[in-house]
Amino acid sequence: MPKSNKTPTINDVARLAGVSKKTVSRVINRSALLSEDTRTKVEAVIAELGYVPNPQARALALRRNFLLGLLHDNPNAQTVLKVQEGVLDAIRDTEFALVVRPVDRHSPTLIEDIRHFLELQRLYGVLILPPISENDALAELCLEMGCGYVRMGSAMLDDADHMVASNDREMVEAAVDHLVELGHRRIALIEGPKGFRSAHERREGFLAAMARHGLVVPDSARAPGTYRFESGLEAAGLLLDASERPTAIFASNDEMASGAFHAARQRNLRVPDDLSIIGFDDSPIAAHIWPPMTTVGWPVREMGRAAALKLIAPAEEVAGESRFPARLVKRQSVAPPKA
Amino acid sequence: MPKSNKTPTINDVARLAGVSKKTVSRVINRSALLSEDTRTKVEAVIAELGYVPNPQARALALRRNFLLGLLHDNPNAQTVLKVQEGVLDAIRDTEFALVVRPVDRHSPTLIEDIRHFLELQRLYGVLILPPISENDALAELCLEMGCGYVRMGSAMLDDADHMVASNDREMVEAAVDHLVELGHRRIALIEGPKGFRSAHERREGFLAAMARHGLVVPDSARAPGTYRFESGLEAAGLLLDASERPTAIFASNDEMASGAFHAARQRNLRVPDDLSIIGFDDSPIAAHIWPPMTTVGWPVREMGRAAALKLIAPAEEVAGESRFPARLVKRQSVAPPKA
DNA sequence: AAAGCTTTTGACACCGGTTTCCTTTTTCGC
DNA sequence: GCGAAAAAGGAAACCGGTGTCAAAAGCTTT
Repeated sequence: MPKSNKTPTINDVARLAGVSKKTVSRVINRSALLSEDTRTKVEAVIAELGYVPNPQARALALRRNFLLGLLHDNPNAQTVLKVQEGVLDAIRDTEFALVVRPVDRHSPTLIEDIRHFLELQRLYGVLILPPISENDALAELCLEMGCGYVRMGSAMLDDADHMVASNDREMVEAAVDHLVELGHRRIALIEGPKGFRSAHERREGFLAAMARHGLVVPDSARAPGTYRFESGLEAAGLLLDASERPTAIFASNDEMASGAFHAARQRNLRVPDDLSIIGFDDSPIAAHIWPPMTTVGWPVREMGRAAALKLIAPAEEVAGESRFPARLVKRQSVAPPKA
Repeated sequence: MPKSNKTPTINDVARLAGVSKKTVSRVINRSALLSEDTRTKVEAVIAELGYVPNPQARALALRRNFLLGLLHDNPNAQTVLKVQEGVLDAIRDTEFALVVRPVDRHSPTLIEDIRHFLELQRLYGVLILPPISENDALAELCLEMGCGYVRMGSAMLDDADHMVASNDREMVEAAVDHLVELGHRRIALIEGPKGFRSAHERREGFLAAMARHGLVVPDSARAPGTYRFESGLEAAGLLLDASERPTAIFASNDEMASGAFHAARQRNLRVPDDLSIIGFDDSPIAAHIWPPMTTVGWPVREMGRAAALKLIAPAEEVAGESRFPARLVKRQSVAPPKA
């Protein structure tokens, strides 16, 4: 019995099994060039000792570790967490682990901070969440540092090996179609912040659908927002106080949509009788607000899983998928317009 | 110039500076036994080469790595993310990184899964979030495996070195005091799930405060819940349909409180005019619901930071703190009872 | 100037794996 | 039954750091 109370090493296994380190290594790595006899013998010793290879030693010898990183600028807690779960789905039963790294996209030293982080941790690869996934300099940084990367976002900003995207544009079109089918004509838009690709996609989807239906969108039916609750409140206020009040509002995310709910309430407008509202994200707030909100949900978890697979198993079938369909989640904030 | 396009190693630095590896190592680790001359000389070479020590090699040599783990069973996305941010506050400018590991507390193999995880990753230490932080077997597992740990929770379940706790009980008492001061007498409680320490603490705080004010709590003024929205909706329904309707409800978390908002609305009761509601957690939903909810907020981020410091710098002053005060966040879901 | 300290530095083993390369054993064709 | 090829296994170097310990250098002291 080797010195007890210490975690066993490959040497202990080798000694006890009466073979060389290399042979044990072969067993661990399921090398084909091994007799069935030695394999079972070594495996028995491994089981008896409860031996688990030291990941640091492996990382050193292999010159690569088994750490995936998640870079994000908290777009929304639920989303970040779901992505984490998706990544965990992908790396379950592998030796990979997930390292998280929140960043501040407004920091002037963003790139340098991340460079430092990557140098320090030497990650196997990173997943980049929107909105910082839209930063091309970041992708270049990863390339330069030999660190794998996959971006998540609302449009294909990179080649399929490096991108997992939802189809925001189409889904917004579907949401608008839904409103038009119910009879809405004056549909207003609360936009997301300038410079966000997702905001851009959602606006373009909105405008395209409206044009397709031959509906004009006056300036008074478009209001800017920041993706935050307060901006939704304010923007909806503007829209609802306009001379030609809209019968429906599409908000570029749920938080702003919930601001719109409040703006309606302040004006004694009932949702959905007096005003229909559709949000985007299917965040918990959409289900918990009153009335429950119709919104567009995208498969965050599955996308996180696919992104991780692209990094760790590019050959896998799922890893080939880059575009993920969203779907309209119909609840109770939409009704036909009155009269 | 050493072979370019490869990241430089300690050997490259040593060769270029004309010193031994060990001396470079001393410079990196700020050893005191070094002449000023050599130090500056070596530092110059390090800067020139952009040398960064390989964390895997260090981990192997030191027989410990610089990875902190976060074990959680998603009590609430916002909380998990805030803890992550707090941990990041603590490890910023250190070589530590944070590995996340969501688990399923209902899995029959929970302990074995985590044992496997710890064996595989050999973390420096882990932070354990409620509710799984209440599992003593988990703490024992960490001890057994030589892995540092700090639990977060709502009561001191462990000694100060291993615990960071809020004071839920006191805060619920403060919330009840607030309601009583406004004139409420019939105050109902929506409880959290059995077996959750936080649910226990909040209930005890509630009952203690009521008793202190000489108010009885009939069975009809207590309803069980699961911390989920639907359970709050259902529980509040029970409470509001009782013969003696309460004028105020304390819900053991915000999600259930928001369910209570809906239950009130379904019965044409206005919040806060006909019914006051107080929640717990100060989650985003509390601010975004209508009317904005009065709730109890606890300093999640600071607690995450403190927990991480306990692991990585037990000597630090902050690391000594184990109890963190929550505070009552007054918004608009509370008013004096009518007549 | 030699002896005796203290400070600074380096040689070498080691952490626990993998890789390279070579030797030994087995298998198999003829 | 023999030689050759294939299969199995091992020795030693290596990955990039740190720890030990002794040597070298610098500085006093006598």
